[in-house]
Amino acid sequence: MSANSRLTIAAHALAWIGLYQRQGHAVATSEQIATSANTNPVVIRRLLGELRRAGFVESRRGGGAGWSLARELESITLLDVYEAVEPGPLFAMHRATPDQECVVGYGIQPAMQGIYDGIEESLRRELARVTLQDVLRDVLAAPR
Amino acid sequence: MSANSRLTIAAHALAWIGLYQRQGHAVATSEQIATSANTNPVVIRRLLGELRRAGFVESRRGGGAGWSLARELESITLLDVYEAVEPGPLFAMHRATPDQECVVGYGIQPAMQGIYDGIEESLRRELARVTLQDVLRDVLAAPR
DNA sequence: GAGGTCGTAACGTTAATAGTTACAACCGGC
DNA sequence: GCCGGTTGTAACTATTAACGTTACGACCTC
Repeated sequence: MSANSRLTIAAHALAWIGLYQRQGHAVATSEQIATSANTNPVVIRRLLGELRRAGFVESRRGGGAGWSLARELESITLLDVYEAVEPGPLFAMHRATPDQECVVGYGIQPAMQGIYDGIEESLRRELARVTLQDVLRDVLAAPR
Repeated sequence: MSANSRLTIAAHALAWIGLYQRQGHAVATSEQIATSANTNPVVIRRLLGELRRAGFVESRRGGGAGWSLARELESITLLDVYEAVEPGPLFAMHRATPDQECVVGYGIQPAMQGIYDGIEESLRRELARVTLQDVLRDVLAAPR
C-alpha cells in the first residue's frame, strides 16, 4: 500500500523522550533521537513539530534547548499520534470521478465511502487502546 | 498515508461484472469496465489478473472474449480482494534499522510489530464482514 | 485469415515520504 | 554582549509506489 513509517518514528521519538526524562534529563535533542531512530534530525523535528501542534510535546530553543513531553506517556494513545501525523484516509477513491451515467459508476463511491468509514472507525478504536506507556513497556520487555 | 485506490477499483470491477452477468451477459471486457471506472483498460486488466490468480474471476481470449466471475459475489469478501491486490503491511517500520546499541532502538521494532499485527488482524476481521454482494447492494441503493 | 480481446512489457507521469543542506531565530550561560 | 548549541523552516534531491499510456504478441471465435 506504500505504507509509511511516520507513526512508527513518532512513537519511537515519544518513547525515547519519555524514557530519557525518567532517567532524570530535562530535555532531549532531535540529534539524539535521530541517532536512535537512524534518520535525520530534520525528520524528527518535523514530526515533533506536528506533535507539538497537537499538544503532546514542548520545545525550547537556545542553549540547553530540546524537546520534552507536555503530557504523560500514559495519557497519549497511538490514535492521538496517528491523528497528529497521518492526515489522509486509509483507502482512496477513484482518481477521476467514475462514469455517472453508469449505475455502478454512480453508486460506487457513496457505497465504498460508507464501508470505509466503518472500517476506519474500527481502526481508530484499536489504536486508541494502546498508550505510549504500553509501547515503552513493550520496548523494554524485548529479550536480550 | 498516500492511500491508493486499488481496493476501490477492484471492488468496482467485480461489482460491475456481477451486475452485467445478472443482466444476462456472459462476459465483460476491460474496455467496458474501464469506461465505468474512468480509467485505462490496462489498469483493469492488471487488477483483474491478480484477482484471477486468486481464483475470483476467469478470462477468455479471442473473439467474444472478456471476464467473468469464477465465484458468486456473495462468497467474495473485501478481505479476499484486499489480500489479492494489497500486498504490503498497513504501517511501515523504520527505513534504516534503528541504533541497536540504544535500548529504545533495540526494542522498538518488535514492540511496534506486535501492536501492528493486532491492529491488522482487526482490520481483516472488518474487511471479512463485507461481501461483494453487500457492495453491489449498496451501490444500487444510492439515491437518484 | 480477419477482427477483437487478453497479457504483459516498457515507459512516462504524478504524488508522497524521506533525506539532506542551509540558515535565520532563539536563548542560556559566561 | 556575544558564543555556542538547538530549534524552525525553506528548498532541494532521492526514492518509491501507483497510475496512466502505448505497443504488440498471443489467443480464440467466426
